[in-house]
Amino acid sequence: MSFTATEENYIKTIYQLQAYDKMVNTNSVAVTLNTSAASVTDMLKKLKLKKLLVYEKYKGFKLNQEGKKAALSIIRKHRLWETFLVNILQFKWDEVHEVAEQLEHIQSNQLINHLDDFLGNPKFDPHGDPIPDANGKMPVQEQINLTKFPIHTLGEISAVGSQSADMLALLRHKNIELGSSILVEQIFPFDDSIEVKINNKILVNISAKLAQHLFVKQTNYESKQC
Amino acid sequence: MSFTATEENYIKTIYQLQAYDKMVNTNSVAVTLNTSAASVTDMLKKLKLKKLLVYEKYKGFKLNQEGKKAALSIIRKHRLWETFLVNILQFKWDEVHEVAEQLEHIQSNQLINHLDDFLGNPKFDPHGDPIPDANGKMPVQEQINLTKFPIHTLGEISAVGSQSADMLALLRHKNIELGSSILVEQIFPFDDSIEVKINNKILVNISAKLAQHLFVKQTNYESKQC
DNA sequence: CTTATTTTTTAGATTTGTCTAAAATTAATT
DNA sequence: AATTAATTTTAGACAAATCTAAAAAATAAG
Repeated sequence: MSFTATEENYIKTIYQLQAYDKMVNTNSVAVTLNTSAASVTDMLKKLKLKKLLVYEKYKGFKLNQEGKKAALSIIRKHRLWETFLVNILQFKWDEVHEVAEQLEHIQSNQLINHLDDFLGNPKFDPHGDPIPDANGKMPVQEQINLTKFPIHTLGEISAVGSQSADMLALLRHKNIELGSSILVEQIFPFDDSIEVKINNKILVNISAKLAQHLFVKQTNYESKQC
Repeated sequence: MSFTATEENYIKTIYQLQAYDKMVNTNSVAVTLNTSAASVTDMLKKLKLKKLLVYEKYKGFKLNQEGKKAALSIIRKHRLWETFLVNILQFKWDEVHEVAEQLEHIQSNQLINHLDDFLGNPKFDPHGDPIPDANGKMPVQEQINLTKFPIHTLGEISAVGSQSADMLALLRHKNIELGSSILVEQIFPFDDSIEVKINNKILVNISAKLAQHLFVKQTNYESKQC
């Protein structure tokens, strides 16, 4: 079964919004896709007809097995392309999203599997997000990007996603190194900066840009979405 | 200025049909794109409105400077992607077209220029067709694929596009080698096979598949389309 | 437990690209 | 030159994806 680019965008958005298996509401999809609630309702009818989701009028909806499978295939493509753009074509992290949004809609299993092999079957994309395999299986995420790390949870720095001298200087200044324990105390929505406690002692503020390059390993935390 | 995928397909088709600067007719575009003449007329109005072509009702049409520039940009993308698919992702020559038709519509100058650099700024794609540079300049085509070589014209074998043992065995059997002179005597539309005279002596029949892998250098033959 | 508010759905319209069938124009043939 | 044939364009319709505005249902508030 194949889908239009628009259908795929809805499928991906619903998947991300339902997380485990929460019911999703019309408005949140409309806001995410920057469209009207009416358009979302129209598409829901279409996706229900294609048996991709559980949906009852006025009662919310969520993807079924078939829908999740479709979503994982799209996410796989998106993350493999992002990896290609950053690792091979030297894009910066913040430049890849728009292009990957286009590339993820190219229809060809052969293409995506060859790309996967060429990239060395990566398990995580440059943002640290797990890449589903050809069967839709997500690798267990041992480390997670600091921007997605839950608040008030103890973790430890497990990787830094850049080797730039400027970044390492900044980390040294903040007394952060591989293995440092980290605890998110507060998130400031204004600039997405994060206040964390390092090694259970010093409080430091981490900018959104820096946080994007830090990965944290957490204990007792199961991977989301299967 | 940017275009929809459909517009781009029309632009590319018209460019290929007008060759140097011949007038193109509605029906040939309809046949090439496998659509109706009425649809072509509709699109012509649209492209005229966008000032991409010279067009008078019932009198034929052709791309103007602006239209040709757009066409070359699409062809550049198509041929770079084909090069990527064959050289990097190990696609076979006959598997790339459909995927490249999709990839050529991705909108990002940064992407295509990075891809060009990554591939080493190739001048010709795996089919031997010239790749326009970022300014739309076509490299002069010294060699041309045998399938595109004019009939009753003397040339010489300048390259073979595959190193497969099976192919080299076949070439040896037919007494064809680099530097052999070649003259196309006849083309059989039924299976696209070609009858050629090698070294002005033996007549041999060359299958469409074999012809695709043979490149011929021609004297006194200017590159098409500028 | 009604009334007000928010959310969701329907109804009707619009745009893009397509189609078929009929009309208009050009080209070919007697 | 007049008629036939082929090509091209118009007219009207349709499907996909979208919108605005109004109606229907669910939720919240008094």
